[in-house]
Amino acid sequence: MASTADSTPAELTHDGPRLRVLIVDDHDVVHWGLRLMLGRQPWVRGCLHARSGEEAADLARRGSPHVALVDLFVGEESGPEICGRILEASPSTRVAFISGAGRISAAAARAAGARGFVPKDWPADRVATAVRALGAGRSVFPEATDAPAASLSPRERDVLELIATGATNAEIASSLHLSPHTVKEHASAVYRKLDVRNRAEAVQRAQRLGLVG
Amino acid sequence: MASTADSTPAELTHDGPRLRVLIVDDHDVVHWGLRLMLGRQPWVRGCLHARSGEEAADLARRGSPHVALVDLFVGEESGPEICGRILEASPSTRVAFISGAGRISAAAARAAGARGFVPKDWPADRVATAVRALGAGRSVFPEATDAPAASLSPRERDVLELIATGATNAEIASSLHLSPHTVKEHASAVYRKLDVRNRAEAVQRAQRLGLVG
DNA sequence: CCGTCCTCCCGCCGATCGGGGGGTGCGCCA
DNA sequence: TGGCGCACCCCCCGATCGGCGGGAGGACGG
Repeated sequence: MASTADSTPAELTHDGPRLRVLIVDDHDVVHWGLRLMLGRQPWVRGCLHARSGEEAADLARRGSPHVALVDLFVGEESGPEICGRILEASPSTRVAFISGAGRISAAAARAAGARGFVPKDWPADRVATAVRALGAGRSVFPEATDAPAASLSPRERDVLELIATGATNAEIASSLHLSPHTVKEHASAVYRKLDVRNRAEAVQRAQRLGLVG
Repeated sequence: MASTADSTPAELTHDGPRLRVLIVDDHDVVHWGLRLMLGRQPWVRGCLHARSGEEAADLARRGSPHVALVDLFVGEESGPEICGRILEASPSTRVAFISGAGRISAAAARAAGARGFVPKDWPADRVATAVRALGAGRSVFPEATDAPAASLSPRERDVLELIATGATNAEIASSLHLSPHTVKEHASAVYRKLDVRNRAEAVQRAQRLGLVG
């Protein structure tokens, strides 16, 4: 299991330079909120802000921020996608995802190259601690970010996403170029892993976990 | 259709006293964000902040804020519920709901006594304009806040909520003390009104619209 | 007063679901 | 080399879904 922000509380050493933080979110509220939360911390030097993946990559390249907080859904772009662009532009940046409703599995976040996940409902001090921990090189994942979601295979995710659109198994099959029977197997696997009984409940759970948009 | 914030742009007159604003949200990011957005406005006098319905009612009673921005989901409590408590404590307060993912129909918001709805993805200036408009006594509803959701009858909502839990029609029937056939009729009505084909898509849509938690 | 909407009940039917069984081939890792 | 998870295919079957037809009473407003 991942190390958590709480594992090393507030007594973090001043590990060198003050942190430059990049915030990537298209919501003004979040932008201002994080800026206010972090700007007051003495160990933060500057808060950059990007409203798109394009902007984020650009700012990352020019600013080389120590830490980047990336929303899971920025307009049409996905968090992992943007994470990749940031790392391409500035490989040393520690990226963490941040989101309100949605969740992302620790495994999926790591696969995208991220070092953490910060739920938006965390209190200010916890967010600050998390950012500081990221700057210090530690990973920050809340407990239970893993859980059932992580175990879904790529194919199962595909099927789940289409199920959420109301597609029938036959439609999913032709859409993914599969046999209807295969679709049912993937669907059944999804139900088993998410511990639900049918499509409706699966969609409900998936949205809570942030598996579908 | 409701009057929109844009209908009267930035040239709002200084209509008397500077506004006291109450923010009800359990997310720190939102709290700080709104505070920063609004605190810079010359026509705002103070930002109160509550993390629960209890606290909100208390602050409303003692502070009589001109405007209250209430999250749709504050912990276990619902926005409309909290709205009622605020209005009870301070009838002159103009309450608007604010939420990220979820939506609430203009009709439902009005039924709860609210005067507006502010999506969290609005830019700072738009939020500011909305709050100012609320303070001036106007309603603020974005277009398409109405739409299909408003037309759902109470019974249809009941059925929809249970559908989202993965319950079968038979289970819903016994749970609501109805005939399975009646449940199917309500379900069909839900599908028709939400313009979806089946349960899975209905759950997806319902969660996007904020009809189910 | 009549129309409209909501709520509730009945029968019928084809399409779909979800689970059961069987199997193949792939790559990874020990 | 064998195990294991993944992806894919086939069979069958009962339960469930979603829409079709019908009718009933009550509330509310023009």
